Amino acid sequence: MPELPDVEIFRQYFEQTSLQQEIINVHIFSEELIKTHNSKDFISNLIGHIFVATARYGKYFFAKLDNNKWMVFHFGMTGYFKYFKDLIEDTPYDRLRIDYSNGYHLVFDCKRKLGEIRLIDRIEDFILEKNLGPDPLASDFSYTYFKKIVSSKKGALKNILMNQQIMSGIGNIYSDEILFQAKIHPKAKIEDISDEGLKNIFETIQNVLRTAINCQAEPNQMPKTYILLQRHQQGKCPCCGNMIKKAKISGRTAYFCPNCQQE
DNA sequence: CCTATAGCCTGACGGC
DNA sequence: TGCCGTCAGGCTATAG
Repeated sequence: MPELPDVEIFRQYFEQTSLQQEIINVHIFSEELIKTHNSKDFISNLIGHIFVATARYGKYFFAKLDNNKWMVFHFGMTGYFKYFKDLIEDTPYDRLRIDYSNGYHLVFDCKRKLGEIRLIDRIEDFILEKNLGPDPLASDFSYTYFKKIVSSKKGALKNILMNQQIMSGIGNIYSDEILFQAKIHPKAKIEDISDEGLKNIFETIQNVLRTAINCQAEPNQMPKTYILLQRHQQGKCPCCGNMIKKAKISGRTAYFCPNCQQE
């Protein structure tokens, strides 16, 4: 599920719930998601400490501790946070639970276990290690920059958009939305796109991601002109009313309107 | 460099 | 109802 807009909403949620409270206990339910070498080390870096700040880069969320460590969350396909007071019982997909001194709990729920959690010292090093491309909502992500990183590339535009080493944060859903809003066929190749087209794509990327964040990344709050809600069998194009089609592109399902997004 | 595929893990859904 | 295949908004490793 979580792409850049979703992770940004998770960040805001964490920011509103989990800062400035002492961590009194940590429960690890799924050890395999904790990618920090030593889980004793992991826990001792948390207990007795507080979270003091948050950050996001692409689909990664970072929470800073008062010992200068950063806790990194990756949400995979099914990860999310839940913050609550009354702990009746742990539910089956709780992977990590943090207990705060105010009696509340923060749980990292991740059904399919494709998420990851770790502790790091510096975000910049982490980004370098993962070789992540720029975050398209970062303040220094200009059209000139975008054109530079993309002009040497070849192949399906959808793959370029989803490649985290080229740009960080866009996944299957939002790449489809960007292509739909820019009226480009999902199989279009980047080398066939004009300068004007690239400018349009650049602007559409930012526009779609910002709009999604403004809508709390909630599909039913998105503009009626978005194709996002039509990702199903009977889906109809919000623009022309034609039936939406599906296509496989490098193993992922792309939804598009064959009329508005001509090949 | 680019594409396609399988695999990780687990549930939801549709067809028979 | 039960079983089976397919699919799912993540990423990585591998082969061509």
